Amino acid sequence: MTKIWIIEDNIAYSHIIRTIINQSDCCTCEYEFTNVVDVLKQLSKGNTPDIILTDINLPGMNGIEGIKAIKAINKEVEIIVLTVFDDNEKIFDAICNGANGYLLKNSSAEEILEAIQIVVDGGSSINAGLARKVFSMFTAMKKTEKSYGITKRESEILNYLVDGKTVNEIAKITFTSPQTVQTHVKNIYYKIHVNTRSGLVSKAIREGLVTKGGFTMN
Amino acid sequence: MTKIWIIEDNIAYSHIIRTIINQSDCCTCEYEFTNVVDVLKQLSKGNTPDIILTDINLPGMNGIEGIKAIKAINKEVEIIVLTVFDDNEKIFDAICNGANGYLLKNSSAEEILEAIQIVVDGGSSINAGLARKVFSMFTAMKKTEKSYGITKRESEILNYLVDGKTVNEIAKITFTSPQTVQTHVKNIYYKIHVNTRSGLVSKAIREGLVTKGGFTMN
DNA sequence: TTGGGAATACCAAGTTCTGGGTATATTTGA
DNA sequence: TCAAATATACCCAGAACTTGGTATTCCCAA
Repeated sequence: MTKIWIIEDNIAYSHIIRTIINQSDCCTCEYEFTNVVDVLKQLSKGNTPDIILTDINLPGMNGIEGIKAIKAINKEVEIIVLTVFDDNEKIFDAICNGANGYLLKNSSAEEILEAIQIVVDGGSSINAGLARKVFSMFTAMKKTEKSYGITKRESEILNYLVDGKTVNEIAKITFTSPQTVQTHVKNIYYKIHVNTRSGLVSKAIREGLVTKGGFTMN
Repeated sequence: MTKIWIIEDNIAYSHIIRTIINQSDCCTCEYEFTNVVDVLKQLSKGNTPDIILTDINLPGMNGIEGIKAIKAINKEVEIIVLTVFDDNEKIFDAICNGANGYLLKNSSAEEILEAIQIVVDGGSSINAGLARKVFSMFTAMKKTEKSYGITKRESEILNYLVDGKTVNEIAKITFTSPQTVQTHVKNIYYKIHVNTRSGLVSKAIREGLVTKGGFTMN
């Protein structure tokens, strides 16, 4: 039997969910909480469920912060968010902090139980509409692919600059003279339209001009 | 009727998918392609489907590049990837380039038709296992949350520095003296362990020390 | 084969940064 | 309330950056 806890300050709704869970033949809900702090206390005592269903809008610590706090105590606990919010910000934050499911409160009993089953089976649960939003977040963060006509050598030097290296250091690394590096730097500035080192680094990282940019998938 | 095109260099598999689609009562598949270039030609002629099912490993231009090229011609076309690859890199690239569904080749006929229906209904299709991977990408890119004990004022100045502004410019903006800004900069350098402006900017952006970091959700 | 892009190298002046200080108000938390 | 943290401000010397030049060599594509 999958042990489930609920964090939900609307007692009536909380009871409904509990009933749905307890009427299923695979899950049990032993505890209902109205705030995150009480959950943290229980977890600290070593008491632990398999899955926590949590609201986001909660008195005191909100659900997003709650995910972080809960995972800090026990990162094995799977968390499914159950909320009315469907904005990108909330979805993004919940997933970033380690949620493994995101349900809207208009979900049916079947959908809720299905989401639980998915998470038990090692998957992540999100409906097609919310998935569309998640997908669009990825497209939004896509690199702009501007190249500004940076040459190979310039690109090499750009990478060193972004690392915080000085012109003299780069000259030593590339076995050329500081003047040469300086000329390349000058040309890079002209090409990407900046006139400070910091502006260069900022633009290079944000526009993905450097190989080791923002984040990488490994 | 939803018009579907298939891009798949394995003719036998392509035919199977076509049969599945044509046996359904909502979709038709009129064209099968074995490479992306032929698809681009058709699109350029103004001929257009509702959804394209595409493989990733294709002769010539691969499926990921294909998504980009297709969207460049007609961004209304929905694209579902149908592949054997389930690595983060491929999934990430496909979604970033605008795919609205990601199916593995071991999917059943029902799963394929369901994915198509989801996309037609304006959602995005991904199974629970792959969703888990997508979710983990978000957690992976999570900001490290190191603060280095940066104060409010320092943080404000840090933001200007990352914008490429000079000490003098910042002094004017914040209505303080350049010396004061310089002192703050000095303290920031000490706190986050850097000794060049570029190193500062690089670290600040990559570790999410600035508000407008990497990417934002709007 | 030849013109142009790319990489190399140097000069110089003015600006900005870096790191070493010192010092005083103001705010804030214990 | 009182010490600590924060924000303010200044000095200075050496290093690094920025911007304006000029010039040669190398390689590649037309």
